[in-house]
Amino acid sequence: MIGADAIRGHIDLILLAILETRPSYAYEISRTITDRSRGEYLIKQTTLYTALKRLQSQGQLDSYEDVSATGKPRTYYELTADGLDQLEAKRAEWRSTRELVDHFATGKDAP
Amino acid sequence: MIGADAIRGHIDLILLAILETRPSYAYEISRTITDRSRGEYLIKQTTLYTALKRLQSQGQLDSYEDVSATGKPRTYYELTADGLDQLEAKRAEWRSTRELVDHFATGKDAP
DNA sequence: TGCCGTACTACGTGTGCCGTAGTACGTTGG
DNA sequence: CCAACGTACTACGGCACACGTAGTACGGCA
Repeated sequence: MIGADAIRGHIDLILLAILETRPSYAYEISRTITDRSRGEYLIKQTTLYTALKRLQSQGQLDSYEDVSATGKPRTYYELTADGLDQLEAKRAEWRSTRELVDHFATGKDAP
Repeated sequence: MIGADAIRGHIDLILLAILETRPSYAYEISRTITDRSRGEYLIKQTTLYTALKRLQSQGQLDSYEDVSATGKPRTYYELTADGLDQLEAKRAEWRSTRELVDHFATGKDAP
């Protein structure tokens, strides 16, 4: 099970990456995360909705309403151009972070 | 440059891993992190001292004073048995986190 | 009709990393 | 001799973010 502190700071990256392939809505995103992490990370609704709104307020996501299958209106989110830029930036930062933590975690010696 | 949010939750792992090889003190640890991250992550003094005290209060670290080279007393920290256990647990959690974020960040498909 | 799944909102909390600031002491150089 | 610098540490406050808990609302289905 992956804890909140471990994932903190990487949620934006995960959301942006999921939305890179196609627009989606909160509930589906939540399912996607649960499924693809094989149940190892269960994002909370509050966390998810808060993050989506934050990303939208920062101009990284756009949203639109769409009444679909269930007959209930859903808020779909999609990447903006800026969001795509941020996604690439976050991917790069993630690679640095991963390298750094791996470096220490595995006890390798200096470069 | 690695931001605070990206590293958050992984600092304990880094500190414990550094102290696994041998006891050390705050200033040296700070130098170690700066050096080994090639300047990509500069841990703040407050962050470091706070983290060390937290880990000590949780019984993962012991400390002892030692007057050395500079003539000033230093607080050395060393791993406890519990700290070693926690280190292993955090390594495992890190591997899970890394796998999860990599999975989404690289846009691979479901297992 | 009452429960389940979907879809979303509101409000408060705690942790942890950071910003800023200050103390204190020993060595070194001009 | 004293001023600057590096070392070693403390204090206090701020804030973002993930979370806990709770509640609303509506459609389908048995």
